[in-house]
Amino acid sequence: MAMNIEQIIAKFHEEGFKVTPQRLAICEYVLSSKDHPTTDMAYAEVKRKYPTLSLATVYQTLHLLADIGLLQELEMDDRVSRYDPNTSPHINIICKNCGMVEDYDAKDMAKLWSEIVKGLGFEPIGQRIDVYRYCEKCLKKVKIKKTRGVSLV
Amino acid sequence: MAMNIEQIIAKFHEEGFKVTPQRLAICEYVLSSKDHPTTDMAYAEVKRKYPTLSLATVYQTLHLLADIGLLQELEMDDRVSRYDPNTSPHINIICKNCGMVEDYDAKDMAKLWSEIVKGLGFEPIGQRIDVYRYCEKCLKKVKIKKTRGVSLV
DNA sequence: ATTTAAATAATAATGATTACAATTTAAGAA
DNA sequence: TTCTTAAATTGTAATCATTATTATTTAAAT
Ligand SMILES: [Mn+2]
Ligand SMILES: [Mn+2]
Ligand SMILES: [Zn+2]
Ligand SMILES: [Zn+2]
Repeated sequence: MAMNIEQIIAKFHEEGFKVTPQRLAICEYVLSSKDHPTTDMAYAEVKRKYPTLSLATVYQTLHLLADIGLLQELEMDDRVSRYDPNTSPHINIICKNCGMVEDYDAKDMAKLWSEIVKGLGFEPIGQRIDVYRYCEKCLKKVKIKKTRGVSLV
Repeated sequence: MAMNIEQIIAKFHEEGFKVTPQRLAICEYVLSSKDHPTTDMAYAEVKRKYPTLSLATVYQTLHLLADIGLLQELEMDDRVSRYDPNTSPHINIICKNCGMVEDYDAKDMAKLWSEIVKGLGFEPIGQRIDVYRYCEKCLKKVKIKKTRGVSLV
């Protein structure tokens, strides 16, 4: 995880939000996750430690974390959002069949991205860079019904 | 619009789909649009010419066009999808406050993108490149409540 | 220890999207 | 042209992730 628990607590304090066990548990899970979890995934996992946890709290907390810049929300094909603790410019490799997401950090991504952004005429407040494909597992299953393919040039 | 009506008809034929007046009217509107319309926008506009048009048909047709690669669906913050007839690698400049989307075609975008994609180890079936900001209109209104900002490096 | 504004939990409401079934129609065959 | 039929359209109901609401609990300041 990019931030340790003390840093997260400090961040909450400086943003003026209360530090609660629910928030810390959700942070601990989602900020260290590599699989771009959904709200339900976070709920299921954190509920094991906090059985009284409410789904509403998970929604609220993930939105809060997005608001303060610790998470990026990724709206997906199946309309179930996923949350990405990596908020820097990087590629999300996404399977168009099963929705699996993995990060890809090109070695000179920052440089190439700044090159692209250079001509915009303003300073972006964020970005989303997706590359779509069918993952190995889905390619084996063969039955890709809907392509949703888009031009590559 | 990238495609004229004859090309659209030919595309439907070669894909094995029927050519209907509803489909053609929806295509005519959405494939020439510059503002990344929603389903409702397409419905409202096309219904003026085809008063019997059903919203279900608009949903079905936009999905069909995405399936055959003539549109890209963009799932947005407000969970209302927008449709982009530009399926080539290009930047969508999106206002995080009002949701306005505009295209930005960097002059050497294709080159820079191929540079980025080079190291992936597979051939993508599509991509989505968003840059977020607050548009001029929203910046004037000042009251930006939720930032949802993400790291820029 | 008190106070209180904020957070949580439980649940209801929302609304874009999807599913469904009856009707219509595009398009190929006769 | 007329017939046939699978596909498309329509109108509406169902779905379900998300958001709103409200009573209760609690973090943290006094
Ligand atoms: Mn990512
Ligand atoms: Mn676009
Ligand atoms: Zn997959
Ligand atoms: Zn705006």
